[in-house]
Amino acid sequence: MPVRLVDVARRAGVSPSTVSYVLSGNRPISAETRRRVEESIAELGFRPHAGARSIRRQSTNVVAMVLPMFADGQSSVQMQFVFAVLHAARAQGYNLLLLTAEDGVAEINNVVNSAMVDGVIVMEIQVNDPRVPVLRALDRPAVLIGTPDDAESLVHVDFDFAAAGAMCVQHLHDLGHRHIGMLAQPADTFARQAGFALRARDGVLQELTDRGLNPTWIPAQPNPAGVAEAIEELFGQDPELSALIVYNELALPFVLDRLRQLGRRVPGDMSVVAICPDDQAQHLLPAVSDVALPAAELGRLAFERLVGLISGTDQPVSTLLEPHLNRRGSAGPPLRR
Amino acid sequence: MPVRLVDVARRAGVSPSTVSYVLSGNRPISAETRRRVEESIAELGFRPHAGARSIRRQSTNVVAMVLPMFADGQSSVQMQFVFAVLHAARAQGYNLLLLTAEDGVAEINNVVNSAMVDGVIVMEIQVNDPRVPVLRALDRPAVLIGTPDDAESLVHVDFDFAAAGAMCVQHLHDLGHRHIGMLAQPADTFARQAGFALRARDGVLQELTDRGLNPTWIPAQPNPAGVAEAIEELFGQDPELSALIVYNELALPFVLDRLRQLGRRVPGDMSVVAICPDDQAQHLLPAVSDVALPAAELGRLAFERLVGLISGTDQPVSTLLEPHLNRRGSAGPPLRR
DNA sequence: TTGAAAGCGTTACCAT
DNA sequence: ATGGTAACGCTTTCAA
Repeated sequence: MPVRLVDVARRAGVSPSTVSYVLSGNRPISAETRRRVEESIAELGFRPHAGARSIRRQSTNVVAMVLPMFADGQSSVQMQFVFAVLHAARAQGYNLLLLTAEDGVAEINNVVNSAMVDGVIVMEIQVNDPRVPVLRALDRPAVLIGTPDDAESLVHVDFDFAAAGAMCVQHLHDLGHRHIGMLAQPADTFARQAGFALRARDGVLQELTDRGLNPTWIPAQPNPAGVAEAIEELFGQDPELSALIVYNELALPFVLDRLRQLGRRVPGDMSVVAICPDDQAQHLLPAVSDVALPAAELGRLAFERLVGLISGTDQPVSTLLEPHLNRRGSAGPPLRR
Repeated sequence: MPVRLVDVARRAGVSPSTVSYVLSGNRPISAETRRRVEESIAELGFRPHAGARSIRRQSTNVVAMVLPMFADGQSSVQMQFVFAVLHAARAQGYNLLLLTAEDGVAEINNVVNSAMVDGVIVMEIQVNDPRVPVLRALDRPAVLIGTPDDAESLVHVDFDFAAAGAMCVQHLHDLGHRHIGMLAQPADTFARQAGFALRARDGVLQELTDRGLNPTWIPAQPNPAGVAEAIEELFGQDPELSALIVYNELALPFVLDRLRQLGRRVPGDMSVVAICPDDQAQHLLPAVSDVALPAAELGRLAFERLVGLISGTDQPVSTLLEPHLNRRGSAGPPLRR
């Protein structure tokens, strides 16, 4: 019932190999023969059997992407990675297979060793990530979104979260703020040692310290209660707080909301700078100054690197996207007292 | 370099077919032989070549899921469908291939006809969805999350959005509200005729009309400005508005925020009932009464149906999950004036 | 209980 | 410029 290559060949009055060569373009074909074959393909609705093909070529045109451990669709940053990779893949004729991190290391080995995929992209790399040695031992290329401990061991792309954090501090300090706090990722993100959370926080704290300011920070659950609690805690740490760095995109709207409830005007009483995808900062009221997190760009880049590796061309081991500040209305000089 | 079945056979001192039968369990094998083969498999780290396997079996243990047209990771409901299907699939040893709706109908045909997948799940079904006839013509099973025009033509699972809308109206009306408005999905969701958006709205409006109330509604962009505008418009339509039905999970936090800005207390001055995933309503302040949208359950169910079809067992054509009301603090009787 | 061998659909080498 | 055919790695019939 399914149409095979020989059916196409028979109908076009040519040999199977000719059809194959028309398909692959690996051999010159006369215009007339090509026409007949293509017509035959179209009329029969022939699609080459992917499995049969993969057994001869050494590839499948499928790549796997490993989702974060606690992916639940809430974190839009995670999803932007997935969509960016997905679109890049589709644009190049690749298909994307989704794996969950809960399956652990075994499933990565599985899809690779069973020749289901040509390569793997892994995101949300943790400090001392157990997947890294596995990926290194794979006989297929892998690309990380995030930075592994041994930064030379695997091709990876990342955003310079430390520099982003430092840039937020610098911006607020330059505006005149001397009491700056950071509202960071949820505690469980730190608990699982997610690189981005640690690096952003450390970037902020280091820069605060370097500038002789108090390293004030707190993790926050992205809901109104969690944010209210975190803000209260920050004020407890530093009652003179006049500026907030928020690296917690889901919490950001609740932060603005809470500040309003507390009667603190933004930016008059409290300046706010976020590290988050730009579209999530710019539509808030007030529009929030941010160091844009280039999630889509990172995803696209990761796929590009992976395809490069698959095609056998060397790739830069490390690519670190530089932060960029978008000035909006949420940060200004502190009020004189 | 890659380990093949013959390598396993050779090492175990048996024939290739014996190894195959150990793997498939399709033939009785002596305990001793089985032990040797399994040991050999483990030591060599053998994984059957998925492509070679798929060419003999008629299946791949991979299913495709088609993402919505404008999936950008913002809509957590969409993502919950994907994760629910993904987890259900992984739990049953299936892999999930992601397709984007932008690829259109051609790519569905492609993955199916090239025998890459055993079946397809499609979500966000539109009125007169062009994919429906294509899916029907496929020689592999398909399951829809959402209801097609011709409800008998394809196996589908859905939430009863009309009943959910009606239930919201009923709840608020029972509390004594006579001026009820609906803040609905964004305009572009209506523009692309998404079934869920239309059915929920029509369910609300029909029930309002049946109860002799004004059918007041408005679509809303899920950001502060869009929500502010929508709420203003609703008050324009009905200045006595005392209750709001929100079916727009991304806008919901902004609705509460805006009402607070306007000095309207919830539920004192304004009752709010949402149609949304339960976890997105319960952590807000105040916790929002909702008709829970069982996204995870629908995704799980869709996969279950698909696997049923793949294994050749008949499945119910239509499954409509009934709405259920969670009473929380956001809805109460209207204030006497 | 096990083995030999014929396929599955495509590709690519070797011919012509 | 085209055709014949042996692989690719696995499954399954047929035989023993």
